[in-house]
Amino acid sequence: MTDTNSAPTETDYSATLFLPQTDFPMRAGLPKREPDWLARWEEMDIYAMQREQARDRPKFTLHDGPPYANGNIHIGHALNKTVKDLVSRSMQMMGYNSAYVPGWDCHGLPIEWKIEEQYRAKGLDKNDVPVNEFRQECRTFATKWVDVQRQEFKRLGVLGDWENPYLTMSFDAEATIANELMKVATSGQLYRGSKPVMWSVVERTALAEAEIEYADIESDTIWVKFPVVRGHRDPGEAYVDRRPPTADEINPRLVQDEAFVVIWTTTPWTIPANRAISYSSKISYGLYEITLAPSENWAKTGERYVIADKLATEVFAKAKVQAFQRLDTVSAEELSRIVCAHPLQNLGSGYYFDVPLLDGEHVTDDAGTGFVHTAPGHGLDDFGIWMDSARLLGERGIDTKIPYAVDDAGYYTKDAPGLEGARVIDDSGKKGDANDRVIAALAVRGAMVARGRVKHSYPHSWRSKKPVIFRNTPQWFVYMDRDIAGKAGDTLRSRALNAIDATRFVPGAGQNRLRAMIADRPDWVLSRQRAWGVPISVFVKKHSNDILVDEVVNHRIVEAFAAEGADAWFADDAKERFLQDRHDPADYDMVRDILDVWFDSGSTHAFVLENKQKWPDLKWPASLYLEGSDQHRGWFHSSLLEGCATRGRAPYDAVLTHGFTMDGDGKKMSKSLGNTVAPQDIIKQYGADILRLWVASTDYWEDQRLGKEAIQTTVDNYRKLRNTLRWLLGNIAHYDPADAVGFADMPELERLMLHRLAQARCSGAPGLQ
RNA sequence: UGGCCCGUAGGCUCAGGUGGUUAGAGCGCACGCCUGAUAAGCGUGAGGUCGGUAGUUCGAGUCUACCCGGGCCAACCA
Repeated sequence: MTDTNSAPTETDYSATLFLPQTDFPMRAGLPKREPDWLARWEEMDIYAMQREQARDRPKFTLHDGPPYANGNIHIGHALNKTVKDLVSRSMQMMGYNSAYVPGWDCHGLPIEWKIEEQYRAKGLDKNDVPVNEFRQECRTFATKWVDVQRQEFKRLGVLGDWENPYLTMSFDAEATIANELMKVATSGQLYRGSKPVMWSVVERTALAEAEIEYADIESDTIWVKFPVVRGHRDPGEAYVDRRPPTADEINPRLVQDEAFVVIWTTTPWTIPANRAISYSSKISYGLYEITLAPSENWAKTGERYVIADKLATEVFAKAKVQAFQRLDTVSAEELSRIVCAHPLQNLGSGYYFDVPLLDGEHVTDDAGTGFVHTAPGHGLDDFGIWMDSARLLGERGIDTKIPYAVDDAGYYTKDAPGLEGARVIDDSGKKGDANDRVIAALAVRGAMVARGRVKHSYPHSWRSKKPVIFRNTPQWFVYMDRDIAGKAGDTLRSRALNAIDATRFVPGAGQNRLRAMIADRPDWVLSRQRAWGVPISVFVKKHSNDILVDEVVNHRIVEAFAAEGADAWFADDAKERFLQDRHDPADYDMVRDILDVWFDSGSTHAFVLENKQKWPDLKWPASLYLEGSDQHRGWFHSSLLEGCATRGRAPYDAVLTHGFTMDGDGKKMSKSLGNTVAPQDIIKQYGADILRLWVASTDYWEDQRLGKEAIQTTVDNYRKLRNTLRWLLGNIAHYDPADAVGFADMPELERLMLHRLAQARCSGAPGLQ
């Protein structure tokens, strides 16, 4: 037997066997081949084919939440869009007309910043450029990123109406958004109120928290005494009324003791705006008497101060007091009932009001006096406690209106009587004369205890590096608790809460989360002092807060926006153009603020789902909103309020949330930590299908981890899946229908397998709905 | 600080209705088999006391409280 003659005699068994046979390759080569597949599908226009094919089916509308058109997509976008694609395609396969119209959020601060940055690089200033020129640059910028992200999303394999997406900045969208706002205004839900914001005097602009940086600064500090008084005096009465309390007054002994409550502040200029003093029921306070002090001292022998026990020694040292004694304990309960006079009372014939004491969580006895001077227009804590107490204070006959004590240029207004024209900060960012004027006025009235200087961390503008102030400003709000159209109990809040109950949440916890937010939230602040957005397109009667309600004018505005975009509002002749023949332009002010971008995105249901010309395959309300869990505060929330305010219900039937993608160790991804995973890299190295398979195999209700290991696991799984398919294909290569075996003739084992397969199919499908 | 959510194999992804004997699966790993599905396929095995503590209970991964770790939201960031 030799090699040469053995081979021909061997039987070629391979010809007698049904060996697996297929040209389905074992290796996918996804990064190379995926682009070809996508190109082919695009050429076939599969999306249009689907619409055609599903024209008569019931509609399933997954309404796309718009990503912000700013920068490349990250893993969060990839996860979100992939899950949407899985849902949308599944519903199409399950017999619905599942159209998917992607969209983008285009207005807003981050894009403004980018353009401003470019300006600064060129030595330009935003304020020197006509607003519509600036807006045009923002528009161009957004357009560019819409195109980039569109390509990235398509590369992910997401099927949708990519040639006809929605944009919050398209003219028809801007027109609808403005129209939605005017609906809110017309139904009496819009009002002008006030709110303190971070304000840069140098730049004459409001700042977002992200635009603030902290730096050390040396400030004047003062200790000021507020006399405890009877309260409820008539204007013009004595500076300090200490007549004994009458029977119906609940004023305590501190009046007869002629006591003072002492506060400490690093911002003397906020004293004119003081409306309350905050204390803490967790701190122990005492009544102290000065037994020895220099004769010319601000703090005089015989005066009695209420101070936190822990800080008394320090305060008296600052006040150059030589000796003092503790007379008594002052309880929190007693503090809650007393009232002080304002230390500037009488200045400019003003400051005749009661200064109540409020129990505040933010008060500590680490520094100061244990009492916090509270100017609701000039501090976040101050504003918070004041608003929280507003109802009770109102019942006590105290006016809870917050004064506009400082104007946009940093000057005192008439709300700071006797000090008008003094300045907090000047144009170069330096301290103005306000502090000195206040201190002098306090000293004249004997209200000063001590003064000093302190170095501390203080907010500065990111851009100018100059100090900023917290300043009360007029803003536009939507009522949460006012009856709509005069129907008792039919408020925005009650509508929204009902709508939440009527909505299906997946997972269910989202319902509680959103309900808690709606139940607690204050009125919606709609106004922003910015340039890139849809204007609050209303007119206000001069010297009043009355909003012009005129359907003809509103119609003109909508028509103009639809034709020219919202830039029409900022054109030179806009006021005359919209009011002509109807109202005297001289009688009205035009609101120059723009809308919160959340109102834009909250209105997408109006300009997308209801636009039958552009997207006939969509329906209102949406079947589903599907976003990350952060959107409880964002898009789910704003869409809910907008829908309830204008249509009485949520614009969606169901809400599905997914978690966030963490790094391989379960830590959040961030550029600064360098632990981000870019979807572009995965696609380049492994292919979009690996990313999609990872998304499909993860439990997206919760946060997911994505690291090297998770990717490798997915690659391995993909290979197994692929080989299983290859084996199946190989095995049916020789299949001849004539050989088919009837179900009844199958062996029991085979029947069991087919039964199991059918079961698996049934159990999978409902899970998607 | 507050609201909501999450925490089960020495690596990863997850099962574990109304509390009940030795807590399951896949991937990975180790060892072995096969060599006409072969940059494949098959088998066997090791590995966890369930984030921590304290309770309730005859009995808790499963209930309660507190704590620790992580996440989302609490801002004119989206």
